[in-house]
Amino acid sequence: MPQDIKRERKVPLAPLSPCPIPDITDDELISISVRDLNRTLKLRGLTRDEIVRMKQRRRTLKNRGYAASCRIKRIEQKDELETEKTQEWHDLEAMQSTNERIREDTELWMCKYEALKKFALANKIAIPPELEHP
Amino acid sequence: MPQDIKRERKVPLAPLSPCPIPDITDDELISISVRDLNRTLKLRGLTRDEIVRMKQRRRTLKNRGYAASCRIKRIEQKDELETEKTQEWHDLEAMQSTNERIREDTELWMCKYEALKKFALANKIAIPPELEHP
DNA sequence: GTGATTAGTAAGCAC
DNA sequence: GTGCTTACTAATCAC
Repeated sequence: MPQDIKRERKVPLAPLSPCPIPDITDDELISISVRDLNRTLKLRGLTRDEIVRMKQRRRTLKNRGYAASCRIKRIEQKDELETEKTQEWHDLEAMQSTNERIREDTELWMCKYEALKKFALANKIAIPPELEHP
Repeated sequence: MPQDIKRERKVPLAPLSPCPIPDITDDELISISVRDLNRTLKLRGLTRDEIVRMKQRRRTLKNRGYAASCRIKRIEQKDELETEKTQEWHDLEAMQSTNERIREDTELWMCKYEALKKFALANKIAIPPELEHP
């Protein structure tokens, strides 16, 4: 799935509705405050229609950014999930090891107990019942 | 995040390039084979331009479907990841319990062993060193 | 109005 | 040509 590649745009974006103020870049258009934008538009004597177009252009440019961060967020969340899954898998493996170790410990103490009992039996030493089956 | 809601389209889709053959539904247009489509178009004597428009309409409708299944696939994969994570979490909890149980087992055998040793000491029974520190 | 999300469109790529 | 994926647009929702 070699689909995680950033796709290059070989055909330029269809120009938005033509920008009535050529000396305002798109970056400026989205960063400027509504207040300042309105002042600038009035100052240049744009028609109502041109103003509407500028507002729409601003909205579209902003939407473009929102969509991009939405996509980024999505893949970040996916990465996060996968990382957590891997971590839990490691945790599981570690606990499996611990488990094995404790199991061996049990075995060890049981053997020691049995050895003592065997010794008692061999030497005919009676063990109190409550010590035999605790 | 109440954003998992199917969004309703209140504004109808902008009509694609007008369909020169009104009696072919969109569903038919995407299901029909290329071969049959070409035959039909020729039969009706469509102009080259109309044929291109029909082909494009078909492509667009298909793309609409592809995009939908792509989105569905994406959320399915996400659900899958989350399910697996939950499962691993349960596994981890289960192993934690097992762990605890085995730990108690170890404790039990150790106590039994110590009890025997204490009994030996109380009754002045000498234990061979190899049984004392195995 | 802003930011996020969704369905749809077009372009790109792999087959 | 088909199917999938991506960037983008417009619509919609919540705030």
